[in-house]
Amino acid sequence: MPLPDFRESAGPLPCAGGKGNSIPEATVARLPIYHRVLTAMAEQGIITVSSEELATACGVTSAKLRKDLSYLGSYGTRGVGYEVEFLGYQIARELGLTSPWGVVVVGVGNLGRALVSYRGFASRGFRILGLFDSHPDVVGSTVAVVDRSFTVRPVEELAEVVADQGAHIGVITTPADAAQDIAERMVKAGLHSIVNFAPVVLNVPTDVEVRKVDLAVELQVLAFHEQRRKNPAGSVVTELDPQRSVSGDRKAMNA
Amino acid sequence: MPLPDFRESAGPLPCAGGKGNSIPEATVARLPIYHRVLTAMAEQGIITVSSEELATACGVTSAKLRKDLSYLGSYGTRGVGYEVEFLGYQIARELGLTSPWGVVVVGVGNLGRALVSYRGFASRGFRILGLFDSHPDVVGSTVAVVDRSFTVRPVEELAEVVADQGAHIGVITTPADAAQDIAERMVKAGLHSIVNFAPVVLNVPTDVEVRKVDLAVELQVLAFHEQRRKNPAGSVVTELDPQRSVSGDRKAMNA
DNA sequence: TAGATTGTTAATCGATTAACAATC
DNA sequence: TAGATTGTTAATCGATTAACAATC
Repeated sequence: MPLPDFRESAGPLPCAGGKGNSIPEATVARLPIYHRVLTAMAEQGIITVSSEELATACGVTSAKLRKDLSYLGSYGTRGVGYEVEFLGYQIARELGLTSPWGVVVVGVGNLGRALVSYRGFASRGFRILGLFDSHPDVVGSTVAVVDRSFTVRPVEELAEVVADQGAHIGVITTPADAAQDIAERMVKAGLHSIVNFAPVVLNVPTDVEVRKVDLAVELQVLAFHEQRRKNPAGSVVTELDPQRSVSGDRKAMNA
Repeated sequence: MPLPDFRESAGPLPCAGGKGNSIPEATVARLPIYHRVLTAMAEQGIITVSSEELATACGVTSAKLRKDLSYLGSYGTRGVGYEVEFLGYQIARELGLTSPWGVVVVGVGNLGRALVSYRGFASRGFRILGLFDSHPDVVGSTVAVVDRSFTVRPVEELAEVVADQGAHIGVITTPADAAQDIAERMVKAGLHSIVNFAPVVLNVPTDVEVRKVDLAVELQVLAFHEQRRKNPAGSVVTELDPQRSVSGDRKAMNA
């Protein structure tokens, strides 16, 4: 039974280098939210903010926020709060958003287009270096973004662009069945960081980090909660009816 | 300083009803992966799978997988493994994917279109009941999906569709500045579950659950890791150079 | 100084892991 | 029976929380 040996590089690398300077992954995952909200506040002209206010705006508790920020350093002022712009900059620096990262996007369907036209990318230090697709209908067409426009190139040119322009991050927005091939091309081209939007688990070498985004997970988690809201007991038919046999369940399965 | 009091309903509700039958959130978040991989295996004609094989295919450890599955019940056979189809069905049932959930999608840009045309939705028990937009250019246009096609309706008709067709879940794929208004309309229309793809934190009543999907977070987390890969010490200029003053940092900020 | 708010502590909670007894 | 693999245990690890001393 030759199972396809696909296996996602399990991931998150021991977050930082050494001892006490490592930032917990849970914190890293929240920093982008803080950063976005701080940016929005700065644009509104807000100068200072307390941990309580910022936490509320980010949908977390102030204790959690202060703990998170404490890993970055002491950027607040007791009795006063945080300077919005300054704190935003520190978070950006910590996340590595102050120097630009070259990004290549493979797969120019609706999702690829949605990503490319997302203003938040450019403003956060991500620079799209190329758009690729394997479908002849799409290759050669033009995708207009805010300030630029891209001509879609054939996937064959991926390695060339990565090498010549020094891309760092690959984004996969292809259908599921194309994703593994694209991942391999990205690895061969020398990329070590991949964001995978395709609904498959990718098999890559361990020195490559894949982050997976599943557009449907949250919907499914919500379905679970909706179901629990209606039937708080859970899947507990089993518990209430010990008579119900496994074979009974199999019938339901085929119904 | 009247900060907009936006605050995301902090969320995850004490996962299940009562005592021992609650499934950890971390487990719930992984069930969709297991489900998808099992579905793929079933399509390949695979009949049984061991926790080791399935775990590898899902990119988790077998210990974690078995622990996760143990919350659902005892669906494996010692010495043998799990029946692919049967286990897939049990997970689907647990997630609430066996009976259909009505979904309304507001915001018909590239992202909205990408979501609607995602085959995985229908096959997982999600039924799209309506597509909405507020932009007159888009309203009235037609979006073709695999087996159906939708006419985009004005947001004003949202409540009507939710009421008439019994929608359960709202999906927001609008630009950031429209999202809060849409969320309020959804709440008023009677929805309790919202998936928010817009890059803002929504303010909703506590009995409404918002799940946020941020297309840019993983990219930012990767940037952080890429940076650490290059400079394993971290943002440690601070630690190495106690001389560096905060004001120096402020200069860098404005550079 | 008095009031406010940070940064840190220590206790709690939940999630992960390895190992193995149960059992097919 | 012997070999294989589950389901569960207990130990470890990491994340959250509340409370408060430090300090603006």
